[in-house]
Amino acid sequence: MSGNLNEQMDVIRKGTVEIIPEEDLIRKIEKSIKNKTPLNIKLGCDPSKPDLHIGHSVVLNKLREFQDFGHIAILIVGDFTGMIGDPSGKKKTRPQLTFEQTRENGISYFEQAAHILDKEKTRIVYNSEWLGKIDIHKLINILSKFTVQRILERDDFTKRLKEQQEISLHEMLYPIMQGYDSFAINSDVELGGTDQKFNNLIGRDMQKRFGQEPQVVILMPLLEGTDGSEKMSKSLNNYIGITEEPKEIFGKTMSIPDKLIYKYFELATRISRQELNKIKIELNTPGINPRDLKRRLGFELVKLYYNEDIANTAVDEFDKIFIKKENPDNIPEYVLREYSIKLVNLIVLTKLSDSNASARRLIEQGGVAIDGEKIHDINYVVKQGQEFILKVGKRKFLKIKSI
RNA sequence: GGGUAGGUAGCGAAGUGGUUAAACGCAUCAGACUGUAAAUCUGACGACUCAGGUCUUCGAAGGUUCGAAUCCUCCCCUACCCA
Repeated sequence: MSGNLNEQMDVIRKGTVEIIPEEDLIRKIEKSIKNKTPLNIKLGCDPSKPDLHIGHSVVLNKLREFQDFGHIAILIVGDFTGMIGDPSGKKKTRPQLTFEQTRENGISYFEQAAHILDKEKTRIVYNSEWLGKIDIHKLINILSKFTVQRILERDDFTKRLKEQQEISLHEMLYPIMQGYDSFAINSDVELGGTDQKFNNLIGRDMQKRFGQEPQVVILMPLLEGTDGSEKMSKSLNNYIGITEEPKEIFGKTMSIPDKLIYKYFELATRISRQELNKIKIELNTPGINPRDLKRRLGFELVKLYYNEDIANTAVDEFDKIFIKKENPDNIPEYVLREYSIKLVNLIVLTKLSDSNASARRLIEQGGVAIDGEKIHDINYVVKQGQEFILKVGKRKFLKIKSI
């Protein structure tokens, strides 16, 4: 255990939306320091196979801060619900997972999360371990401690009820099951995004009902994606994945709207409070180019998931392509075996575009260049023996060699 | 079981017999500009193309018609109401 109460609270408070209730957290930390016993910090994980992105990292970073003070992270894979599936979900198809799949996904989650978390202080558990053992008597016993009114308080239930959309019975059990997880692992603190408030509070209730000291609920903001408005998610394709290529992480970071710069610094990087303050001041200083702060942000993110050298390379590469408009250093090569080929076909062949029509469109719109010369002729033919750099769109480069 | 409203391109949403490959918005892509893949503006946005056209698409299958996303039949699916 390390860090006194004030140090711990100071770090933990950073970036949170709500700590419910803060007094309990103080009490728990005091007790933990006194008894030299770590707290159990719970985080629920998606049982389907998520590619973790920096939206997920918000909560994981917070978890890491707890670990750095010596506390234990407990990742709960919701495999029980994953194996039941969710046939009623009309929009999101949630396929039923097999036992093996849930284990694989759990491991995948853990491996990805290990980019952020301290492996030594992380436990991964599957909620089927206890939920699978609950028989109907036990279930009824659990359910009897909650009321329909209480469950219907959840925002989306209230809304759907009002809009006369269906709510299937088992959906109402999800908060209950999640809450029971807290009891099962004796959770001291549960982390989650603000959208998890209701579910996490049920965990508190559950523990109280079963005579356990209730967990503290810590809510983190939801991070908007690169589009600047919607919550970051893979399905909206506005995400920055933590296992993506350095240049992708950097490039995507450069594409976020300026207004999100500070939020990303605060929630997605691990820079200190003092640095954060400096950044805030710089952002409000007229004459400062936000691009440079964004560049710094991209650098920090790549450094976090790779290392400083790679981060520097990513920055240089970006400058080269977008500011100096030069070609990048490492361009993949493609060896052309045809005697001659229409440029349109070459673009499709090399998968730089999915159809002839769109390749043609790109040429027409001036998005294709050979050795820096824009090609406008749709019928342009590449002949054998030519060697050149093909640029398609803003950032697809390919070195074409023919033999 | 009965009734009602629906199922249209990645999403949302128009369109109720004929220049409709299908308005519009979002997303996406390209161009210009810039301070970056920000913002803004412009354009493109089913596929194939010998560039003249051709082919496939409006839940599925049949049918009516010179002609259907649009009319008819049957089937599948979704939501709500009544029982």
